[in-house]
Amino acid sequence: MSTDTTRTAILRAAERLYAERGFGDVTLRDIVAAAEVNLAAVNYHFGSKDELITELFVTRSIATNRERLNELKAVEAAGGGRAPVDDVLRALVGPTMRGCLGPDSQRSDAARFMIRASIEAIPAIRKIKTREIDHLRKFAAALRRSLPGTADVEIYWGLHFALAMAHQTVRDSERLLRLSDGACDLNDVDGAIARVVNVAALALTAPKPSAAAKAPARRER
Amino acid sequence: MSTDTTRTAILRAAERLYAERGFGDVTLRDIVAAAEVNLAAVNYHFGSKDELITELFVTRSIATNRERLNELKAVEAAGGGRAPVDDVLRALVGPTMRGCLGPDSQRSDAARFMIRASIEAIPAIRKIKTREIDHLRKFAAALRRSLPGTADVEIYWGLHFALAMAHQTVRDSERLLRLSDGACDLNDVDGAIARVVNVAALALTAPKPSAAAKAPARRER
DNA sequence: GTCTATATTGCGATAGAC
DNA sequence: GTCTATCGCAATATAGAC
Repeated sequence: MSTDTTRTAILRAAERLYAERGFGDVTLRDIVAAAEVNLAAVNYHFGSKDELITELFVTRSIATNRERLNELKAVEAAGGGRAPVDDVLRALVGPTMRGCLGPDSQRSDAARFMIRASIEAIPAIRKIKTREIDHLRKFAAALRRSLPGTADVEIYWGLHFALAMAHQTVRDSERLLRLSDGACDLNDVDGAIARVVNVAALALTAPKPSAAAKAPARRER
Repeated sequence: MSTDTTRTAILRAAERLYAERGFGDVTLRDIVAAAEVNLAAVNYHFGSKDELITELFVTRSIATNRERLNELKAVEAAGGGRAPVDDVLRALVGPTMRGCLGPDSQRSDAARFMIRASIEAIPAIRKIKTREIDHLRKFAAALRRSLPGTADVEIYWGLHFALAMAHQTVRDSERLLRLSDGACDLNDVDGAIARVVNVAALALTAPKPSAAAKAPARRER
């Protein structure tokens, strides 16, 4: 365990730098400088830059998914196997949003790293994304229990929109902040989560407009 | 005009490749190979890789904003200066979504390029983003006319969520497609736009939960 | 396990002939 | 304007001493 200090220092430094600046802009030299270890140590411990990124991603992905499922399990147990829609959605978007917007810096690095990973297309990561689909199916199933009678398509769109709003909120909070001149308070993490959950729940429960209204005559340009 | 063929070929090839693979993974050598021009031509016509990207971004940014504003102007004129919320939102998200999901490949390259540009942090682009804020203020103003009495903060969050959903839908349509086993039809562009517009409109018009409901007691982990 | 030193590759950019 | 050839640099990765 004592010789893991170098390895751990590399992982922590890499996660922080990748979260801040993305994969393309961070070199192994940047990482070893931040971790105060030798350049060769990275290849010794991880084999290559891509394998380092993959290890980070897999570790964090498992942790995030577990956190989400724990919350889901808790709210479903509290409701006798059927949780309110809001609680299911909060279990989905809460961990990431609290991680990115909250004060804990190491959680923040981890969450922001995951956002980067979901955006920048590292080949190894694309493969792992299949697991994310399976993970989301568990939330689809929970929503089916919460909303019996709702079409599956609506549930998928609801999950999609919930993740879209959560993701964008943590990824580009600056635009919202500047647009609103600071009036939209992103330090209020629970408030932001509640907004995302509320809108996603509306998407899932509000009556749908008729099909005719979905494709209005397109205006000329 | 005839000597612009090289320049134009570079721009088109660069836009397509950047749209497909992102800025970091596409080299000037990739671009000149696709455009079937000489390597030195890029630096002759544009000065540097960053200036090439900037030129593409500025051009497309202006075009997208003009398209959005034209649609906004049309729907506001049709309503005597006050357009329905749905129409304002459709003017905002329609151009990008039609561009990315629609069949026209050149429009698709352009729209997907813009998505890339909004994600990957090229310094020159970050500067231009200030203009995007000003652009969004026009839509905030239109929504204020559509929804008198709605708090500004709600309008900003509504715009934020509308863009988030539109953006994610075109950026990661694959996840939704796989999650739904193809049941969520993204070839129905107008249907997808209607869904985004509908949910964003709900976010803007539905009554808000009380403040107490926004910060429920956090469950232990 | 950790270091120094280096091999190797590929990048953006440029000089200079045509 | 377009080409060939090449510079200078920074990247990942590795070999081999300790």
